[in-house]
Amino acid sequence: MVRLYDSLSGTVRELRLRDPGRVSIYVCGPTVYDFPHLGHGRFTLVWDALRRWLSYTGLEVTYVSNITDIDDNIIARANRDGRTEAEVAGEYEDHWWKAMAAIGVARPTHTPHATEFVAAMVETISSLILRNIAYRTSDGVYFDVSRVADYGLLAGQPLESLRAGARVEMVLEKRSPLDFAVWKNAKAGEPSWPAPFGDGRPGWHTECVVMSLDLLGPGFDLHCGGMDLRFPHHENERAQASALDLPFAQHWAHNGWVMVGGDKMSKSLGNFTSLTDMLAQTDSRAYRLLVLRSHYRSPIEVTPTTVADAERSLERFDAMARRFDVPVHRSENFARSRELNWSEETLALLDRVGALLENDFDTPQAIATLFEALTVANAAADGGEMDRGRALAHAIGSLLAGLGLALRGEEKADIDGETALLVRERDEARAGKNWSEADRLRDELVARGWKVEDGSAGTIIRR
RNA sequence: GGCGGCGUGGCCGAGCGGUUAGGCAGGGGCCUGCAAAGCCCCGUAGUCCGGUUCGACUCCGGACGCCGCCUCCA
Repeated sequence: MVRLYDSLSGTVRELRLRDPGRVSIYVCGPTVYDFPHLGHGRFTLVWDALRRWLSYTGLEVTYVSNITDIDDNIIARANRDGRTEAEVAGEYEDHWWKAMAAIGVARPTHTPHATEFVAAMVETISSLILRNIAYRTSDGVYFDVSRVADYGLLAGQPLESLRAGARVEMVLEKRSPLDFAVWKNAKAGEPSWPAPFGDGRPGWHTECVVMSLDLLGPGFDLHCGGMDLRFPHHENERAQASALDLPFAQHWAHNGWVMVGGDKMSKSLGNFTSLTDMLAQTDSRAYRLLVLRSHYRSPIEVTPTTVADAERSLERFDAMARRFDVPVHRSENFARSRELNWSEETLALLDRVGALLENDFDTPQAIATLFEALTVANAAADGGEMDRGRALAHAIGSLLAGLGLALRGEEKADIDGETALLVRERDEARAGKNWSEADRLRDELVARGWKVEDGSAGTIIRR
């Protein structure tokens, strides 16, 4: 059974499932008003890898991740660009999915848009008002945090201490600086929806609690997001569910930051790199390997250096895939791999990596183990034990695929006639021990962008 | 001010009270016509100061430094 750190209890504990064999996961998605940056890339890769792994082990995963398509930032952007909010949201949502596809993040089971759930949000807010937990002011409806007994649990601080440090601008009509807007009254020119308590639009914290409960039902298993969502966003989601006596997420998981020279990458610091830009110049799989190589709760440095580093180490796995002709695993799973790889050695590898991942998703140890196994596989093959090497390589490829990392095996590169001729000439030169001519032809091929290796059957080229 | 985290070899980055993390880069060797790929060997790191212990990078205390959350933020 998978054990994961739970931010609410502060301990690594078993991820208990509401329905045996099925996992329900909600991950807070993006607000679409700008290009995705590396931080978005990390959280989507981390939770996508977890999702894939759980699925690989045989669980049926329902994975929900929202798109926030109405909020202050979108309105600001629309005003600045002289466009409608829907146009802005639509454009950046397109960029979002393109980037997700590029880094190999699987489409969530459901991708709810906030604007599609406003009616349900209005109902929730009405209930809160009815219970006297939310109250109306001149600019909207606010949630009274003092009405939730354990408010501050996710923040790890009691209400009083949070209140003391509150940096929120005090709005006169708010009862506490920590009270948050569940509804914002309509302003001229802004999109709005009808509601008995006044036309307007929903607050961010209400969106996620409504959509997660609506699609996954009460008491769903796991709620994930970046560390900064822990408070106040997740705390406020919890508070609303709690105020309405609805069982909420049973387990909370938060991923660490992308760091830039020691600082958190963030919009407000302006030190972010667009995910789209980075993908344009690197093998997108390198970012996944970089993410998996460190623990999901640790901060990671993402710089051209660390990405290039990951790219080179990825090349070793790809070389293995070529050498042993590892198939691209698509619908692979753990049980099937155990059946296929029934040597003692490969079973041990599968089980060891499985055990590591079940221990708070210890991907760095898992990856290290796979690198070690890679060396063993190559050494075995070098020593003449080709079958042994191949069995290990296939197990490695399957496990990596289980984490969403597809190896690049033998590619059927398009070799034009001219290049093919150079290869043939080089093989002839080598056969005739005409080394200077063979080297000249190799240089020629390299100049044309090919990587050249001498195999037992002659010159091997690839891009 | 409150709460939390971090400080590891050239770089990235882990687990662990005593036994090799791993990757990248670098050096030496094997293989190769030469390369490439692959294999083998190598640097024996843990901010500082105390303490606990037979033994600490790993536990405790302190100092210094850095970061995050308490405001929109993945």
